[in-house]
Order: sequence, then C-alpha cells, then structure tokens
Amino acid sequence: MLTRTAADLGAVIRDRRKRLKLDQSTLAKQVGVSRQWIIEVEHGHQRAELGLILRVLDALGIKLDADSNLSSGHAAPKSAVDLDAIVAKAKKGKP
Amino acid sequence: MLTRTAADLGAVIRDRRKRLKLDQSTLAKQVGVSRQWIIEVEHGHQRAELGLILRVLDALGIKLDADSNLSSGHAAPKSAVDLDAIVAKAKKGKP
DNA sequence: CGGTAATGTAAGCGATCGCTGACATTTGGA
DNA sequence: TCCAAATGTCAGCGATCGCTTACATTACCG
Repeated sequence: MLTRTAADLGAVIRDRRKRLKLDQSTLAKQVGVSRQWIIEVEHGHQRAELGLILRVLDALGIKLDADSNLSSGHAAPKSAVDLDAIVAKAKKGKP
Repeated sequence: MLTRTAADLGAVIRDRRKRLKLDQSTLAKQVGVSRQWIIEVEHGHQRAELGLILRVLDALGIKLDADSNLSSGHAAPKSAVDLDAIVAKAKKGKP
C-alpha cells in the first residue's frame, strides 16, 4: 500500500498486527516500546520517531520501499534531466 | 529501494535531492523545515519526526510503499493462519 | 447477564526534538 | 590559486517525545 501520511502507516500497522493475532501489549514488548506508543502510532501520530516506526514495520514483516518515481506525484518536482547543461550554457552566455 | 533503517532513508533523500539539483537550503524551505534538520536526516537521524520525513519524501516525489509481504524477513512473525482455532480448541479442552 | 481481556485516556517526568544564529570545513568554478 | 557556495558543526532554548502508572471504556465469551 502507498503510504503518504502517518495515518496511512498507522492503518497498515494495525491491520498487520490484527492479522497476526497480536494484541498491542505483545507487539509493544516485541518491538521494545510502550503500549501507549503503539496506540498513538496506530492512530496516526505524526511526530513518532522514525527509528521506532521502522522497528515496528520490521517486527511485523512489512517491507518499506522508497521508489524515486515521479510519475503521478501531485507535487511533481522539476525534470532535472539536463538543467545543469542549460544553466552552464546560461552562465557562459551572460557574464 | 528497500529501506530498513533511517540511514537508508537518508541516503535515498540525499540522492534524490542531488539528482534534482537542489541544495539543502532550498529543499528545507520547500518542505518547511530548517537546513539543520535536512542535514541530520540525510545523515540517518533515527529520531526524526515521521510527519516531516513523509513531507520530504513527498516534496522529492518519492513514493513510499508499505508491502505486507513476509517472504524473506529475518524477523519472520508467526504464521497466524489458524492460531485462533487452535486456541479456541485448547480453551474448550482445559476449563 | 457477569467477568475478563483488549483498547483508549489522562497526568507527570526526564530526555530529546527541531529551530535559530554563528562559525568551520569542504567543494567547485573562474 | 583564490573566492564563493554548499555543507557540516556547535550551543542554547521552548516544545514535545515516549515512558510509567492508574483508571475508563469497549469487546467478547461462558
């Protein structure tokens, strides 16, 4: 599943946990965090620590794939293909 | 790329930023964080805020896919297929 | 119905976040 | 070589983290 927000990630975590028949306490112990923390993360806590999130995903067997593909991004960045060449040319021409 | 650690994520972010010919200051402004923060994240800061990380990935056009596939996970969780059934049976037998 | 487990909420605490601002170091072009 | 931009480092500050403990609220099965 594509995860764009903390809430998405929380939903994935909760789904996976339930599918594995784990309760929050058990998962918390396995990961090494408090049950409180699990609750907050499953509710989409924005400011959770990255490292702990990664630990939970690992414990649940969830693979995180960072795909640098800008096909349908709403905030599509610039092309970046030969901007450097263009800039170099502009620099040559001006000064 | 599969990202298991904060350092992995940092590397992905740095690579993508450089490929887009952005410097840290520019990216920081676009995302709404300090340059300091960008530096630390690119160095693999474990305790960065999840929400900010997601904002950077979005700004760079990096898609995050959370795949609940436990094929080659080293911390492969339990099967969870019919544990409930087994437990239910055990409960019936004991009390 | 009970009663137990699972989940959610609250308050208080030390530790650490991310920010600002200035300075050091590295990198790259003229 | 020399300069400027980019990157990295440091210190101090308010805000917030995640933890613990205790209590409330749902689920759920007999």
